[in-house]
This record gives sequence, C-alpha cells and structure tokens, in this order.
Amino acid sequence: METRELRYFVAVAEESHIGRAAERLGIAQPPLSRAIAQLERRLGAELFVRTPRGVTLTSAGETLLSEGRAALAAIEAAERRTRRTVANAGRASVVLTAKAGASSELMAKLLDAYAAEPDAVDVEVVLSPPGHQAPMLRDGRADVAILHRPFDDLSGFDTDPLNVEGQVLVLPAGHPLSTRSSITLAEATSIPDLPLPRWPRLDGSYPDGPGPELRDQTQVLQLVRLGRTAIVLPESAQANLHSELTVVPVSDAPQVTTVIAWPPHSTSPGVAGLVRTAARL
Amino acid sequence: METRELRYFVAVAEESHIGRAAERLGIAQPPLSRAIAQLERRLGAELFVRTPRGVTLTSAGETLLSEGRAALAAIEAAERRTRRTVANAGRASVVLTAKAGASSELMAKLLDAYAAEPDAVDVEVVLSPPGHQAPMLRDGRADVAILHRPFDDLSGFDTDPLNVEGQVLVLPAGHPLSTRSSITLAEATSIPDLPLPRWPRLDGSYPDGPGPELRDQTQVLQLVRLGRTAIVLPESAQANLHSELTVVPVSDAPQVTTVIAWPPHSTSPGVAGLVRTAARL
DNA sequence: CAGGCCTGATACCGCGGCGGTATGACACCA
DNA sequence: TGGTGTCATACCGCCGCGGTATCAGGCCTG
Repeated sequence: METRELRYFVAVAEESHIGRAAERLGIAQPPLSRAIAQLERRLGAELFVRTPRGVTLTSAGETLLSEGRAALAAIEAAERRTRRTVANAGRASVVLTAKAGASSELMAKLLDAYAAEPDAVDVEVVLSPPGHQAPMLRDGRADVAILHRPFDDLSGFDTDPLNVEGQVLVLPAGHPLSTRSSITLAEATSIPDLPLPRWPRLDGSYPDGPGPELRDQTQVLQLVRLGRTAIVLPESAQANLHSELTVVPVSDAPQVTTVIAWPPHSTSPGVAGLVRTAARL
Repeated sequence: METRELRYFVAVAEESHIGRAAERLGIAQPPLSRAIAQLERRLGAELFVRTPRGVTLTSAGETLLSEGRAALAAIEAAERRTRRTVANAGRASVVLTAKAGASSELMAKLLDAYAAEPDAVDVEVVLSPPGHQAPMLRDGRADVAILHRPFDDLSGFDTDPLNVEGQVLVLPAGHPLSTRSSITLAEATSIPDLPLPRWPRLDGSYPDGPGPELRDQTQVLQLVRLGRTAIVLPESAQANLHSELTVVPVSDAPQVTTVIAWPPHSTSPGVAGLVRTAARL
C-alpha cells in the first residue's frame, strides 16, 4: 500500500464524498474513484458503500481509517525528524512541547537542571493549546512532551511521572462556597450561579452548554474574578492566581499526574538526557 | 514520502550496499541508486556516505531508519488488519499471540472466562517463539498479546498487568545446590559444572558462549534432567516440571510481570472484551 | 411521471516517472 | 598499472497516474 493511496483513502473517509475529497486533494474526481476501487481490489475489501448522497465507511473501512491515520502520522514523523536531524547538522537539538501556562515551575526546574548537564543539547520549547501535545509527538513536530494524566491520551508513548497533585475549585473571593474546607466534584460542577466554562475541541469548535467559551487559563481566571464562572484546576495553578480569588480543595477529583512522554522508539540522545534529568527531580 | 521509497531506503540501510539491496528488492542497481538520491534530495538530507566498499548511514539516516521501520510496521499493520476485518465478514474475530509454553494456565483461565462473555468473538491463539510477540503486534499479525516484563519490549503498547511472580533456578534433582533454600542470581548464573543455555536471537542466530543452544522450554528441561545445564525461570514454570528436577528460589532475580498488551489505537471490540475480562481475573 | 441534478463509474488519452541496459567515474589493490 | 568492485549517469520503453468527456443510476421536483 502506497502512502498516496492511504492519503486518498483518508481524505475520502473524512469527506464521505469522493468529489469533495478530490477537490481537497487537488485532483479530479475520476482518478480518485479509480484509486479507491484499486485499493479495495488490492486489499480484497470493500472500504465504502456507495450511496446516491456520497459514500460511507464499511467496518473494514473503519479499521483502515484508524490504522491508516496512525501509519500516516508515523510517516510524517519519520520525514520531519529526519529533516530536523540534518537541519541541526552535527550538534543535535530537541523539541519539547507543553501546554501553554501549565507546569511552568516544573518545566523551569527541568530545563535548568538539564542545561547544567555536561552533554546537554539545545531544547526548543513549543507551547501549544491543550490537547495538541500528543498529536505533535505522534507526527514528529515534537520529540518529547509534558503531558497531564488523565487529560491527555498517553497511549503509544513511553512516560515517566514527574508530579502528582490534587485539584482545587477556583472561586471569586467573596463567594459563599469559599468558606468551605473542601467540596465534592459533583458540587463543584453544579454551582447554580456559576456555569463551568467550555473549552475548544482539537478542531477549534466548542461543545454546547451554558458556560462561557474560553481558550486559556488567563481568560478563565479573569472571568472567575468577575463572578461569571468557576473552574477546577490542579493545585499547582495556584501559583498563577491573583488576588480576589480563593480556592477550595475538591475532595474526590481525580489526581493529576504530570508526566514526561516520548515516542517509544526514540533514539535521540537529547530526549534520553531530558528524561534522565527529569527522573532525578 | 512514498512507502516504496521507504522500503528501498531500509533495504539499503540494512545491506549497507546498494547492489545487494537492489538484488534483495528484485530490481536493478541503477534505479535504486537514483531512488535513494531522489529521497535525499526531497528530504534535504544526506542519508548515506558513499564509500568504495558500499554505503554507511549518516546520523540523519539513523533517524530515518528507526522512524521508518516503525512507519513501515504501521502500514503493514493497517493492511493486515483491514484484510482480516473483511475476512471474518460480519462477525469479528481477534488474534492473540503468546510465547509458546509460557503462562498456559493463566491463558486457559483468560480464554475460558472470555468465551463465557455474552458478546465474545472468536479468538485465534498464535503461539510463537520468545520475542516474536511484540513485532507481531506492531505489524498487525496479531491484535493482542501476552507478554512478560522485563523480557519483552512493551514500549508503544497499552498494557494491563495480569500476574507478578518471582523466579526460580531449575536444577537436576541430585545437584548439591538443590538443598539450598534460596540462591542469588550471581550464584545461579555461574555454577561451575552447569553452563546456562543460549537462546536464539530474533533472526535465529545464537550468541557465543559455552552453554547448549536451545529453542524451547521442553528441550531445556530435558537437558537439565540430564545434568547438562540449569535454567532460571518464572515460578509458574513449575507447573510443567517432571520428576528428577528441583527448584531453588532466586532471591534477587527481577520479578516477572505477565501483561496483556494491545496497540494503543485498537478499536476492535474483541480486544476490548479480552482486556476487560483479563482485568477481572 | 419526466427531466434536471446530484452522485460515482467508465473510456480514452498524454505524459511523467519507474525500471531496464549500457556505460562512466572513481577508489582500492595486487 | 590494469583489474575489480563500488555507485552514478545516460538513455530508452512502458506502466500507471491524472486529465477530460461521458455514462449510469438514484433522488427530488414540477
């Protein structure tokens, strides 16, 4: 199976429409029809059922879509990491990605400690929106990441835990609940006058709901100060809190584990060094 | 990057010789030279240094070799699993692989318990030589595997532990050491009159050493009975022991964890069911 | 119920690129 | 210094990809 065929297949699966997929791929419809038919013949599997409205995936197609996406990510990763290897000709470097605004204290400690190592290489830090770190690691845009369980999908990576912490509810300073010594998750998520904020999905769209649409922690904390919302965050987020805010521990919220993650077959000495340093923190 | 180019590159990297690689690929040498040169141009990276004796990998080439192997395995997996999905048209099935002769009791329990599930699918059990399970999982020949830490490389898989056990030294019944109540790993691996057996590598070749060359546990136990070797095995292997053999616990041998492992992006309901059943054992 | 409109499939064509053979350039060695 | 082995280059034929034109068929609508 060639990469091109796989890309074609994924495009058609995502569009559920051969014509639109062809447009997106920058080719005409007939060659795409033919390529899909040929792929089906070679695999000995019906991948789509053709309908007058477009096409829909068969169960074999579902399998190929999930497996194929992983394979395409692996190929992109191979390409990107090879290009990067030669770009920093001779002396290596490594790309670390983390959620913007999270674990900054921990990361500072890690980067300082690593930079002090005798064989340290350059570390390029890429801060990106929540949920984008794992895909970047999968397709080679990053070599190592700081992730948070249970929020991020760690599957397929090697990981080492760096820190475990509980979660707290952040409230406007004067709120009635702010005198409580602790609170349950059920209570925290159903405060009558404070709807929880909504966060963007990976594609940038927002789920439905009553709360405000928000993109980062700074925005949230500002709205909490204004008494418009409340938010459950890991304890370490307290470091960023300004005045006019109080926190109440959430007794039954899941523990948040900060981990350092890397692709399992990584051979980069920079990644190995970072992980070794992290293990000593 | 096309699959074909990647396959060509891996062949050349493995042979360190364009002519031999071409022969292995079933094409002539000049097109292969050209394909590699074109790949290097497109990636903007020197992958090989040409010598009069053949070619050797650059650091960019090393990167592409390890990343590319993983990518090729992912593509093979996509192909194989898609073919298998359609082969069992409609009612799904799942391929489970395990080391021949290991954990048989545990597996029997697992398979029985799973078969009793209301939504159980067919499970095809593939027993293969030690070390072959993880590659089979990576390239789609299997959907789920029983592996043993620390012997197998679990990286890149999701896993659940099934069992933890210590290790014992298996000796001929009358051996002087057989009266000991425990023994250290250092002692066990340097018994003067009993050299440890050698196991085949993944490619079938054997490491150098004094011990006998062996392929499976039955052969080993026979040779132990004959007083020609000794072997350190997980406790559960005692179930297979015949008479004329005794065991001595090895006090400082690493614990052996039996795990069930599956590819992280698996969507197979059969795999999910097996894992769920395994978690309840 | 007929005609337009949407879908994907088929027919046919031109050309880029892959693989083939023949040969060159060059390092090493006897 | 010629022989031998390596990879690179030159040139050619053909397969297959992508293009346009058109067909086949389900669905909606007047």
